[in-house]
Amino acid sequence: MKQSQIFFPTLKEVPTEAQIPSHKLMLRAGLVRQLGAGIFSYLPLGYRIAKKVMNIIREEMDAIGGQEFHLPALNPIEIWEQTGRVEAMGDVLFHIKNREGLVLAPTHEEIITFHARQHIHSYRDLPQIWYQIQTKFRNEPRPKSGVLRGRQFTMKDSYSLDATREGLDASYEKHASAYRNIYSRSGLKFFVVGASSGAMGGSASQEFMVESPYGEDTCAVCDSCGYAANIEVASSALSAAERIADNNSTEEFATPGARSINDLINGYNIPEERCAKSVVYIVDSKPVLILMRGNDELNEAKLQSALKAVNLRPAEAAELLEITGANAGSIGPVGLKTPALIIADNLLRDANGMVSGTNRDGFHIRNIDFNRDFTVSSFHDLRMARAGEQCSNDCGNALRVVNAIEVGHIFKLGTKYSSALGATFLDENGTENPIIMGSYGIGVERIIACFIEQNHDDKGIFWSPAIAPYHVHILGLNIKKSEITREVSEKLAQQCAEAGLEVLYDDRDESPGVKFNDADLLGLPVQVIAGERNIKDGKIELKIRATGERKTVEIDKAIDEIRDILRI
RNA sequence: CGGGGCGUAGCGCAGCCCGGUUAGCGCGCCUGCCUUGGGAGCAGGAGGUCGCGAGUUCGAAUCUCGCCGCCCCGACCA
Repeated sequence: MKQSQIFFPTLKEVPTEAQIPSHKLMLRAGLVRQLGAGIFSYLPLGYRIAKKVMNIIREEMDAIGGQEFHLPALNPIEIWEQTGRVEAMGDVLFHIKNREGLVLAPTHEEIITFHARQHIHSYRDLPQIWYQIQTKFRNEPRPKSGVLRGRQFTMKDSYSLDATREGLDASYEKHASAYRNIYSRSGLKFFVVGASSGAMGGSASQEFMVESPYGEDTCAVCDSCGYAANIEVASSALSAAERIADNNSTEEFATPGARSINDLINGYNIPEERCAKSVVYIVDSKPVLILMRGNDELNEAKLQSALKAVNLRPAEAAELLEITGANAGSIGPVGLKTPALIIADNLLRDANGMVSGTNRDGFHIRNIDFNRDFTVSSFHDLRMARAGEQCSNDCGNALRVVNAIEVGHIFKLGTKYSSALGATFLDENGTENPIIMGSYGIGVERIIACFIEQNHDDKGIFWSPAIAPYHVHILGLNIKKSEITREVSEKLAQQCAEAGLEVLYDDRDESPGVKFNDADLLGLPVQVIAGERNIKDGKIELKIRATGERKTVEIDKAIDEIRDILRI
């Protein structure tokens, strides 16, 4: 393809709206243009990349028996009402204004289930894997970070339909493996985390994550053994507070002005591990006092799952006083004004010699024995794992806590949607059962943006051959003046094409500097620099974009050399 | 939805406080000359509802009010 003939508007300056590298480079390299907040047009080169990513996804989905659908974006609202998701999605769901009863599909569980209900009636019809690669609409309250969080985006969604739990497990595993292939083939460095099952009510769920400072999720990762978990469920290897020999009876002491654990540590010379921090939450309308060791931070997601709670929030100041008899800073498990459920972090199991508030402002109490002085109704892992703590897999490595971008999510749904919509089948015994479903998503734009985040420098992108818009960039230098350069460039372009390589040939009447910079910006894997001074010696220069490595080779050997570099 | 910032040529910005020539600058664009291995040079030129609407004023890019849009932080994110 001749560059002079394609629409490829590069930008020397960065539009102000772009903040993160992928967004800046996608705009500068002429891949996308923004139409509104969270709304992007794909320009020809950007769309070529998207199509390559979608094709990788398609191949891997087909390989596990997936069947591609094309589903409507316009959905009757009734079906969404039947599953309760009009309310659940709230403002995120786009409603059509001038046509009653239509919404824009933010995902397609309902529609898939609808078709399953129409036609799947027997266990003999199962299993099925149905997928689509299409535009989804979500009225994000705050679109951000370029294409990473948009109001309209492309998603591969697949749904597994199974007759048995074992069948679901198998479908889920197929997806897990397909997803690994998809990200690996795309060239992404990723990791997989177990996710909290959240409000969807399903069972297992895993997220495919890409580490990035711009990610909205936080994960703990171990570089040694590969452990990775969403911070909501991450744990680390810390030993519990050991019992100490002195086990005197409890004793109040005055701690004027001490309101934090650090005040106790610094002002009263109490070791951090002998401090028990108390926090009070209102969990499903009931007060719960939670004890954490030292300065450990309570992890609300863990609390929620430990108590199987629906709603929880920290108690307000007035409630604290009402429940405990004291204000924040002097609260503790002993001598509560009102009885409350008391739970504690695992690290405090059997602890003694502990210091905590005594529910009287300005006083604390020492020598608390968790087995003697009050009743802990249960112990749980409730603490937020921290960077630097040891990996809980016994590998001895320090955990890192990183931000990450979710590029995929696989989820065992169960029968939520099939039950709600009456999608049932008859099993071998003639018994009617709801179809057991799984749901599996991949954000296409996120793969592209994450790839750029991981593969760029200050000059531009470097694509992997698998998703590059073209494989080879031939830069014909001064071809207007140098007939021989033009001839060699064109011949090479033709030979590349004949060899099955996708070529972009920069035949523009631009100065070499402009071509070099545009080529580095777009970042095709291999640049062929055709300049007269090498061509006179029968040679041509190749540059590998990612490494900057250059080699001068015989013109005749260029194609082989390029194929070798690309390994295709 | 709360807080902050911004909106002037295709892009990046100045001008606005303190109202007053013909609204500037850089890049890009067009024409010509020249140049050609890392975003050249010279000369000439085109391009503007100063986000929109009201108001104040002899006079508004500039002051006031309302609205819209975009970006960032927070809340939210099946």
